[in-house]
Amino acid sequence: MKLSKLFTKTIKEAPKDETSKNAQLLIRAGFVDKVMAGVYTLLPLGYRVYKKIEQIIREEINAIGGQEIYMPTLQPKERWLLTKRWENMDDLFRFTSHYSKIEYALGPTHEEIVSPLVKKYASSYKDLPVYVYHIQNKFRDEKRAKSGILRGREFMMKDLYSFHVNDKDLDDYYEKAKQAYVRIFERCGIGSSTYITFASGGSFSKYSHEFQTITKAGEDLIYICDKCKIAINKEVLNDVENKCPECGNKELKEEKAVEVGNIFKLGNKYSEPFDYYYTDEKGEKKPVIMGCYGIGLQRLMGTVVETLSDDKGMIWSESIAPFKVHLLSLKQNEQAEKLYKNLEQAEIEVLYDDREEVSAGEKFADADLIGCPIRLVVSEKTLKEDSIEVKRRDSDEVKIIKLKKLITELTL
RNA sequence: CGGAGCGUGGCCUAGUUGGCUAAGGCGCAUCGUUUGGGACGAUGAGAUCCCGGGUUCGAGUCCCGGCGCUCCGACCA
Repeated sequence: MKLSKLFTKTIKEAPKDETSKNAQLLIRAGFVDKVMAGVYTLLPLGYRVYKKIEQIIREEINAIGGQEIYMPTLQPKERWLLTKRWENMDDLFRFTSHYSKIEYALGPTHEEIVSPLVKKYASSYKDLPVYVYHIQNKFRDEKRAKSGILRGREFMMKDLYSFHVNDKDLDDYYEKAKQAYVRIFERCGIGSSTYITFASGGSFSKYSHEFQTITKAGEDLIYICDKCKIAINKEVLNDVENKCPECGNKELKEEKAVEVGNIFKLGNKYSEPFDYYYTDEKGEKKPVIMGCYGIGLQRLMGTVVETLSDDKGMIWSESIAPFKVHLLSLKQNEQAEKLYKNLEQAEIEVLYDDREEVSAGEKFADADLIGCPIRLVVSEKTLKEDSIEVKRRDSDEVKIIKLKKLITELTL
């Protein structure tokens, strides 16, 4: 991608109606654009990051047997009446068609769609378990959208639903999902600051598990056990008598954190309202046991920015960076162009700053702000040596290497 | 939903004891000079001063009502 062709551009000063770090950096760098409180457009650079995160999640959920589908946002009121959420769920968007007067919900989650769906196909113990998920647009009428893209009213979410013949089968899959989540956050670059956290479990199980990433931008308080590398959400701290439920450790460290993922045992809470039972080996009718597993994509992206950034801008890990390489030409477009083509041929993702009327300083500042992992500079100075300057965004070390060796160096 | 703050060209700000043609910076356009850390000069375009009502000879500025945005709190299957 050539920077001269990118329709967005960076801005020096963040709009004053954004104070969170994630929104300021993402807006300044041209990754997102705000439409209204809690609603953002993903721009080319931001959408590339989004898609990479999406793909990581897809791969990990597929690896535990998830089958990807796509369910609608527009949902009939009747389904929500059955689960009593039409009247009880505060952040459910409800609206009435102007001409038919029919009422609808905009889906904040999809138990009401997925339970009747799976019921149609899986009525025997032979058909179970079933694992289905989608990555889809959610609407939540948040009383207070906040913290940039961390808590929006419209956002993409990966929601996985599992259907089981009994608790044991759910428990086994729940553990698999937990490990898949660990891998997802690891691959997104926030593994070391993300903790499996005990949270309230609703009526079916004692606890659910949240994945909480430590950051000052977080709105939750968690208590970390350094021995077990797990944490306890403030809401259940009293239930566990202020100690680690795994090892009994009472030396817990309080931190602010943001919930990037959540896994939850639902039991028959959403199968029962839809009269979803299966027939077991003996021909007896048994309740279908469910689990659900969610990750908010924009929130995850925003959390990465909060966690991995400095005063100059964002610092993306290679796994989700918009581009692996940011190539700057300092008045050497002829040579840089060749290099750009070579890199693309080698299937290295490269953002090429080919802008001619832009000063060196501005190009450096933009590269730091956008935060691609590797910065390459082509200048008269480097070309004299048949070389190129290589600098990683997360390091101050500047290396000069021969042009011939560049591709090898980058594909290591 | 309670509390606080803010609302002036695309972005950041000044202007608020009411008073002339709403000022500056960034960005944008044209020209020239620059080019390794957000260059400089000149010229130019671009504004329902959030909206509605009111007070006044006169309102960006004062009053009333609304809307929007941010932050704190409450809430968050």
